[in-house]
Amino acid sequence: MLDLKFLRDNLDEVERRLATRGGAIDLGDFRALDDSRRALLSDAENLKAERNQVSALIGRTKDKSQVQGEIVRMKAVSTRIKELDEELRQVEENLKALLMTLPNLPEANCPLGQSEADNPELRTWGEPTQLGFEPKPHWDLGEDLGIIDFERATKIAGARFSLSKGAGARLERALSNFMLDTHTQGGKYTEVLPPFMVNRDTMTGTGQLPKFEADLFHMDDPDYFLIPTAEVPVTNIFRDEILDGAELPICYTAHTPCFRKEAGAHGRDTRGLIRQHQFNKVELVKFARPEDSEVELEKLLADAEGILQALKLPYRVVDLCTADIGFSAARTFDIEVWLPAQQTYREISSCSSFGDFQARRASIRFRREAGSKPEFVHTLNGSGLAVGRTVVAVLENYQQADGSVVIPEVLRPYMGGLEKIS
RNA sequence: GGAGGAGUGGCCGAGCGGCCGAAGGCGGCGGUCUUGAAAACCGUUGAUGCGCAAGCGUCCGUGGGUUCGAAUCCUACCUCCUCCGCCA
Repeated sequence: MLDLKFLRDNLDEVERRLATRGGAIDLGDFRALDDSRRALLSDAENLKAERNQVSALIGRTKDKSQVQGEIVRMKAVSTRIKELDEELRQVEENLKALLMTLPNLPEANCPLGQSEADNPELRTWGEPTQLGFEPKPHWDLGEDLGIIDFERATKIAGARFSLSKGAGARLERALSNFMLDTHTQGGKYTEVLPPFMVNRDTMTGTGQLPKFEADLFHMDDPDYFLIPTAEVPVTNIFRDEILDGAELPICYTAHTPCFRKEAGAHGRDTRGLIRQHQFNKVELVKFARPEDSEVELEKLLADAEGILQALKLPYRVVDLCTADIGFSAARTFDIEVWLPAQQTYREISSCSSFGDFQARRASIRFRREAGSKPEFVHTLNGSGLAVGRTVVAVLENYQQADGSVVIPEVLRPYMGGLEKIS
């Protein structure tokens, strides 16, 4: 959510900066709603002030017959207040609805662009893997090795689900544990295990609602949503709270399944593990002071990159342009891992800074010092990493000519010493 | 799922339909005293909206209602606690 006052005072600038995301955003309604809100508010408040005053007088008067006229008059005033409050409620509802559907302002140094084709590549790490033979895609590797069963997953649930077994299931678990252990080492991040189903307020706090309900799995018996990422429950840990500034930054990591409908992705990445309705992810979430968020984003990105480096998987870092960053994000860096079978880099992590956008929606604040005014924190998060896609990267990059897959060294302790899947 | 009880400021806790944004305590902050600290004492200490400001409004789990006036009365919902049942 954008700051109402900032929006009011900088309407043109906001419109211009939001336009860099692509797709016109019309703020024409805003001015009218905002004006009428303030007019109604002022009318209602004046009447309330009068009512408070006169009611106090009535209270002080022992002989009520002396103030009978005032009582009758206040009855009418109260009726009028009720009407104004109702009008105000509707205007505020509309205003809030508008506000809640406005995306975040891209940060000033977010590169301008029209589409993902305009995302600058910041750096690459490692050389694209040279195998010296025709690489198999991971779905063939997985099925040939008997560690991934797509057909039966489809029988059990449907398209875009997978079933891992044996060394495949263990590889997924090994990666998850390796990532969590790495991030929590030395107390860098605190591990949390949040609910995988959340309520509407929580989904609204991080920006999935009200605009993107179609992307979410929803149950209506209790009105719950399956989380599309751990960002949602973890960021909302401090919803409606005021934190002690001395505790910032607060850094959490969480390993959770993620559930996504992938609505609108028909026909894209239909084979393999790349795009699933359910996948595991280790997430990194930070709450930081505004002046620290830029540095914290760099550190978070480095932490995510560290996993790929330890696994010796080649990757590149891309700076998402204004047209490609998500609804709530102010700045995003994607990490893309090299996939030999596709001869391309594919997204494996997305690290974003949200400024105070989520903090304002979810009301997450902090006090610099005891007694000082509460300020909004900055929230950040990133994948560290998407576990399913990391399985894909390991299988494809570590495959051998004979169809076996070598286990990356750092994972072997997590695989019971196993060095190769064959 | 059934039966009872409870939700007040960072925490504990009082609160008669008007004098309550709310006693008191703890904690926090400032001060006095002290070489320093503790103790003691004094003072101070919620959030938010509109407004240049003075100021005014709103918030006692949430929504609705009664009333000139609601933390206080009525109502629905939510959450928590206790007991019973069921259960990994």
